Amino acid sequence: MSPAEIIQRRRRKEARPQELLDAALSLFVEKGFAATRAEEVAALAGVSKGTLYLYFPSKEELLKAVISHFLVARITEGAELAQRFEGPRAQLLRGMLIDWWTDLYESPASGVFKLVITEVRNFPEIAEHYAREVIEPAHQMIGGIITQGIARGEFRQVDVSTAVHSLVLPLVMMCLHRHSLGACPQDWHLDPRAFIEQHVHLVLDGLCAAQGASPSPTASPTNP
Amino acid sequence: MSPAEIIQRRRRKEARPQELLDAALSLFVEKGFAATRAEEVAALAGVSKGTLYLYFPSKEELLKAVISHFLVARITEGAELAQRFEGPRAQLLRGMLIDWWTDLYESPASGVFKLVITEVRNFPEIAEHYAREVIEPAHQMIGGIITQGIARGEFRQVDVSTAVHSLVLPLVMMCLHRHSLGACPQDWHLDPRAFIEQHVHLVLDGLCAAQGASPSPTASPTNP
Amino acid sequence: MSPAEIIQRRRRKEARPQELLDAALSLFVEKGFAATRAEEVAALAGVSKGTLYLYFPSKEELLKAVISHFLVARITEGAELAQRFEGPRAQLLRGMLIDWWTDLYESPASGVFKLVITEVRNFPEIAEHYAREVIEPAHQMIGGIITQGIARGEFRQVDVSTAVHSLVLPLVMMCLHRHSLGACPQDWHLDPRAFIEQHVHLVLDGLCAAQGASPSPTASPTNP
Amino acid sequence: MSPAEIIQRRRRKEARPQELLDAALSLFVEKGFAATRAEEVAALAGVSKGTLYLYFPSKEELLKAVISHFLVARITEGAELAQRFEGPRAQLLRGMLIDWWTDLYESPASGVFKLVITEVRNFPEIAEHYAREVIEPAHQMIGGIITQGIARGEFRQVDVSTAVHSLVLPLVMMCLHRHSLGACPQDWHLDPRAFIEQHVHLVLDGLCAAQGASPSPTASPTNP
DNA sequence: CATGAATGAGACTTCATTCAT
DNA sequence: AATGAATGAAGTCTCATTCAT
Repeated sequence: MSPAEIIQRRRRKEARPQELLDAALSLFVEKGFAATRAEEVAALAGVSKGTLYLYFPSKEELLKAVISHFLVARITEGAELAQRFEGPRAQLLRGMLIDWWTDLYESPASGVFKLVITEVRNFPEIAEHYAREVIEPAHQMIGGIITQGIARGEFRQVDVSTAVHSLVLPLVMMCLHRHSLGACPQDWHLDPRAFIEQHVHLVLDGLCAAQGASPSPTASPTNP
Repeated sequence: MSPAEIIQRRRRKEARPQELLDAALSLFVEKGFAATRAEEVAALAGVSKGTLYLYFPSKEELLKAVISHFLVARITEGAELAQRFEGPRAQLLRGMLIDWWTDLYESPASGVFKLVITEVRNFPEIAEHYAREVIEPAHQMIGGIITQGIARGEFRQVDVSTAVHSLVLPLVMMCLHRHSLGACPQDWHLDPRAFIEQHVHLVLDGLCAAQGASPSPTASPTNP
Repeated sequence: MSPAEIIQRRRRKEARPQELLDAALSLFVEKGFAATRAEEVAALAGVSKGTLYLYFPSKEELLKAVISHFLVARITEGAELAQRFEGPRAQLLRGMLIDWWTDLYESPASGVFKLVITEVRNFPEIAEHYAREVIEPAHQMIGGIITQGIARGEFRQVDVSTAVHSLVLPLVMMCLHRHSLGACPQDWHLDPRAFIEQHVHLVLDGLCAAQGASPSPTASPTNP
Repeated sequence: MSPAEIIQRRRRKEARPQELLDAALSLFVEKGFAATRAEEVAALAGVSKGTLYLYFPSKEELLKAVISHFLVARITEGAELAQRFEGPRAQLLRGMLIDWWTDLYESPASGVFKLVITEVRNFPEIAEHYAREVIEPAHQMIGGIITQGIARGEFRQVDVSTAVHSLVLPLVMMCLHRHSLGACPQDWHLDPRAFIEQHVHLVLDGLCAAQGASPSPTASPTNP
């Protein structure tokens, strides 16, 4: 047996879980967990049905592994990036939300949002994990930047949590859209990067505006 | 059979499709289409398995009927409401997005967003219908108000489509959240109405601000 | 719909569980539980795979039902028979073990012994049920007769439990044999009724013999 | 590789088949052939799945080897023992059935009875082999002793074949019991050696009794 | 010789749908 | 119109067996 062959074999064996996770992510996001057959996942990963079960004890465990796997690394990476930047908070926010998020949007990992939305109620263990490992740190990261901006006088004294959601939720929606309507042929394909940029600027305008120019919040046409 | 019973029976018979649609919406949103059994829908509607098939030719047609049914009426109702209001566009926007949307958020119809996100890729006919009957008119309605506001000098000259998305996508996300993580016990239950109000104000601040005070959009920490 | 058809349909539905139990007993005894496919059972009962699962929640539950079902009625029936008989205990024993047991031997119920022997260790719940519902009452019944016989002076003062086993175990073995080697073509088909009669007489001879004529139990050729 | 290691390895290699047979006997008897996985057998023998197939071409052949292997040596050994003994036939019988059988009962080989009962109908080749190599010689051996005893005037003129069965079948049942109900925790653990002794004495009492004291065989309570 | 990764036929079980009542 | 027993295609998972190392 040649060393090359050993390496070849060993590399395949070690690469299997990742290949299966990639295949599973792709199919679960496209068709949903229940509508994806285990054999399809195996086939997309280039192995047989049985091999899938050598690496994951059940389809459900595969789902949990997929959800655990793809976002965590990106989140910590983003948090480190934020830590290192010293300039104005508005500029940092723009960097995080535009560059870092655009990367995420374009990677398969963006499908995890759809997967979580779709499957949490069927697999409640997912909720806790996702809240702790993804939402919590991401919220801390963005919220921390805004809090710093307020402290430095860059931003108005807004409700931090709301501001985080206003900034981030449209971006999450973009990810969901990418893997639902956005994947349908007749879609009007809006440019994600352009939208992200403009959205971030629009909300930052709201954050930075020195004088709260908006009218009183209580008046409304249907509730006079 | 007394006349009262005849009326009772006739009324039930006429109400059947609605009861089945309600039951189907509830279960499809909670568990997903594929993971919901036809018999469960029938049971929740208080009829037997066979009866479901008297009113809908298949589970898939039931899904399509659910998606068609719940949002259309609300959209046209909202559009009429908007048409009648004469005051400032900012005030109208607030009214639409706060009162009208909060109603929607709290009704079971809000689950349709999750259903569409989840199922479009498996049933492409849904995409076309949803785009034409829901997204299009809703976007027209909000976009029209913003365009009027710009024309009247109330709003800055922003990209209308982006502004619509920035306003609406977080609200859609709230609906998705309500039927996914928000339905899990360990969730941190943020107050939807409060968030909606603050979000709309924040973005309107960005829209109304006379001078674009935000820094140059090209500088970013990771893309110097 | 004709009344006859209703009855026909209703009768079939009510008869299903029994038909399935009969089929399952036959196949489980012949091939063993693990080697019998659920679909075979259904086919032998004249229904489809799915129908089996309308009546039994799993193959394992079907096994338990089979074991519970077939012996209990016979045991109580035998106990009643014994209760009613007034004559000599030796004659009663002969009646029970020859007539009643020959019936059992020739019925499919005799297969349950093989099934229990084979499957108790895989399904421990079976053990308790079988011990309580079958062994216990049957042992009581035979043991009671012998005890009475000793009290009346018909039998020698032997160990009752051993006598019960000496009488009954060969008969159980006959049942096992019938469904194992006895079912193989090359078997030497000994006549079960003849053997049962002679065996019962032989052991009764041991029981009745007025004087213990057998040599001392401690001497043996390999253990001097 | 040191000479010691070579010897060690060679010894292991030669011992493999026996180790695999031991492991297979143990598991097949406990769980049944169909419910035992080949890998379990290998693991219990301390080798890998693949190694099993170096020594036995299939799981089925392993079963046949197990059944062939364990009883034959004991039978011939017993037959030789019987040949050498010169004393009274009753004493010889007691020796054979008590000492020799108790040994067998306590060894793993006793499980073969269960295995045969369980599997003959699925693997008919087993029947012929078992009848020729086990039943036939054992029956000859015990039957021969009884025939000699009758010839010598030690025993009454009974049906030899029945007497053999009456003596032996309870002992076989004891072996079956040991590996089925007897292995369940809630069992009433009767003492096998005590039972065997008493049973042999009881039946020998029937054999030796000078006068057939038992009542006429035709009268029975249910068949008057 | 020995290993254990890989395969794929096959078993159990579910569930959308039909149809006799 | 309503029911629910019956069906059988299809999906998940197991495991005997092979073969490259």
